[in-house]
Amino acid sequence: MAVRVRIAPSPTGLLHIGTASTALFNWLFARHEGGEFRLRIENTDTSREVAEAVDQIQDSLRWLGLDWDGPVTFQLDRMDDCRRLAEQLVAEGKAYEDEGAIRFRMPDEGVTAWDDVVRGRVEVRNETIEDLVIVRSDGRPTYNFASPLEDVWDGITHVIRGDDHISNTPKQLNIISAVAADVPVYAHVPMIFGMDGKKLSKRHGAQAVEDFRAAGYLPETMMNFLALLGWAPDGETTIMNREELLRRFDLTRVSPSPAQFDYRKLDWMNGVYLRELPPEEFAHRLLLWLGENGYDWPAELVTRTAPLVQEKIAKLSEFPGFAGFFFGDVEPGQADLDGGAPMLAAADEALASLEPFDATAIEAALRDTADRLGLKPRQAFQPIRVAVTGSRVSPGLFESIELLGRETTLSRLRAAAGAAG
RNA sequence: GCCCCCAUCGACUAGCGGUCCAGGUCGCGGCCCUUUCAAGGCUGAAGCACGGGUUCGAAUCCCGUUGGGGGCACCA
Repeated sequence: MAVRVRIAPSPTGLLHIGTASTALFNWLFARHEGGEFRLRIENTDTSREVAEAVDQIQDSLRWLGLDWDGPVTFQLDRMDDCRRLAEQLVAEGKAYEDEGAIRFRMPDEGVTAWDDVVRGRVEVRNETIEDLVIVRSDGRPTYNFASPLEDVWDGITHVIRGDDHISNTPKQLNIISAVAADVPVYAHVPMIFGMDGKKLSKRHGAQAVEDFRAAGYLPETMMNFLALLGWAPDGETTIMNREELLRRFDLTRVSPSPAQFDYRKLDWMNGVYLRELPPEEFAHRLLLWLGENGYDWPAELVTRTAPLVQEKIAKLSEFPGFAGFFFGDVEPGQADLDGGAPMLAAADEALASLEPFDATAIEAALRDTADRLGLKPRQAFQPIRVAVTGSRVSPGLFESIELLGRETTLSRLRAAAGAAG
């Protein structure tokens, strides 16, 4: 039988990174096995539904590169089918009415067990499982009733979900056997915690996929990083692109223990992917990010400055802070200019009629100037950097000056020389 | 309280009875390179939670303890 899996987020907000993680495992498994990956929206709780959520969830999934098969389905559309089945269960004595609601009769003896792909055999004594409301008094089916039924109706072969669903599993297993259907294989993948070992929440900063996108992480970084949270192909490999991930993914190697989300390692990995990009592609991603985040900077200039920062930033969001001086005026800090007046004046003179005005010539001229003033490169270039870029940290000085052009450079040099006194 | 899950360096993990005085990656320390910041090179510190078993032999298997997490809704 062909593999068919699904993720079933509820439309209560943006796609959470934990949901993205289980979506990834589902997707990797499905694609690796040549099966189907489906998207189902569990919207039976209309009171908590957020209107834009359904679109946002799909946007995030697409951004991550997780494509799904078939149309998006909605749990609410199957309410009637659920209700009919519930009534049938009542007629068969497997469920009963209770204050207007319908409750499922769980077995009182024995155990309910399954062989979990990542955890092995899990057994729960039936006496510890309470009779479950399957249809509310207002007629809407509950999650623990609708979800397993939909898995059956959709022909889901493997239910891959977060381990917070482990305690739901015996309930759902009993419901499935009550309707005499085959049970799918279950795989409960580990949850993701914040760096303090607690469930990932607002307190930890970014938690929705969109947050990471806005923070300037690449989708390929997110995919690689998330895949490694709870799974590893071996003990050596860290950087794996989409194709390699797909080729090597193995559900049975997913770890049962929860993983902490380490933002520092994420930053490192994003830097790796950023540096790996061909220069034109890097510039393209930069432009996309700038556009999505309200920057209206000239594409041509962005493209020309991009190579100067590609090796220096870990997130696209660092670009404005790092290369902003190419796009607007600077305000050098007085203290950072202190004592730099002689070099500033000498640089002004050296660059005023320099030809050609390119990085190589600029470097030669400035080094020569520094020599004549008896300054070490470090002492000589820092005031110039501050004057020209407005910051003590910048892309390569000489390349920056070339791109900035003679006119802007000289005027910034002069303004700073005046300020330095 | 009851039920369930988890347990290797600070973090992510490799390890599935001997090849491990435990390997890789991030982070951290040191050195080198260097116009700043990065990047890069070399290098160092750092771990099998504890206690019992089983076995000739245990990080690996079993039991218990401790610690962490999740669930116990007419939420999903």
